[in-house]
Amino acid sequence: MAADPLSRVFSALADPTRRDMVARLTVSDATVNELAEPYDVTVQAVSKHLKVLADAGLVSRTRQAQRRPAHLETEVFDLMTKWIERYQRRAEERYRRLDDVLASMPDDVEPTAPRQPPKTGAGT
Amino acid sequence: MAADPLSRVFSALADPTRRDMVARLTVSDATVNELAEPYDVTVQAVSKHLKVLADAGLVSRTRQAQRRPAHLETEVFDLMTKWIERYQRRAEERYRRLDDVLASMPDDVEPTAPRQPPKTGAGT
DNA sequence: CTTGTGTTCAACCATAGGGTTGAGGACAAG
DNA sequence: CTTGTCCTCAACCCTATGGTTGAACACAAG
Repeated sequence: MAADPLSRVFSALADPTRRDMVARLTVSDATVNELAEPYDVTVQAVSKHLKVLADAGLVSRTRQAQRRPAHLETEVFDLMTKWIERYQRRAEERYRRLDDVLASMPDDVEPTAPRQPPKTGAGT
Repeated sequence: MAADPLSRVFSALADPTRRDMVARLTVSDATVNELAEPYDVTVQAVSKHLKVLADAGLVSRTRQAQRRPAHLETEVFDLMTKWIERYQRRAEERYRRLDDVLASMPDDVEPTAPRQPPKTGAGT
């Protein structure tokens, strides 16, 4: 349903059950029934979860007779990792710089807020 | 609302607007109004988003007169990174091993599925 | 064909989420 | 105190989501 892939992946992993399923799928592929066993929800619910994971690109489904084993895909992990690391790095770098900035900053200068409170009716 | 921290963080980042806010906060702290400017939603909506990010531990709020600048926190990133890397590593390792396993595996042995379809009424 | 197993589809229910509008609280400045 | 700015709270709407049950589809096997 969600448009962008990143949202789908994050959203898929926002559920503890789904995260646990992913964790278990790192051990081995598994069918819906196998996956459903530990949880106290219906098989249909697990099937839905699996669909969410599949839509997010986290798992692929194959066919073995009546069974549809789920297999974990690792590509999408990179998507998240890259996003996270990118901004984590930027944030931490900024954090490091902050000391310098603060050290050379008099009180009447505020670099982060170029928009000081004007008199009134400050348009644009 | 979500119990565990990991769910909260993933859930918080499952929204494109919130991810964009995080991205912008890596550049500099910002107030609600500043954050709201680029989006065509109300300030209240952005305030809610900010609350979600704060509840997830991704941002902290400070007080500057009437303003409540948001500051990005980097700790929580580690939480995600660790989870992701852990299972990504396990998945990729398993992927590498798979070749070996398949090579030494006759058709009638299936290590991943100890529960072959029994006659009928397979209890437990 | 009939039965049985594994899985999904469809309809439905309850709750959470993102959005809105409107009111109100916290401060700064007249 | 009154006004104005920044922000949040509350109520409400609508859709998404996770769960259920019941039916149906896909195969395997009698």
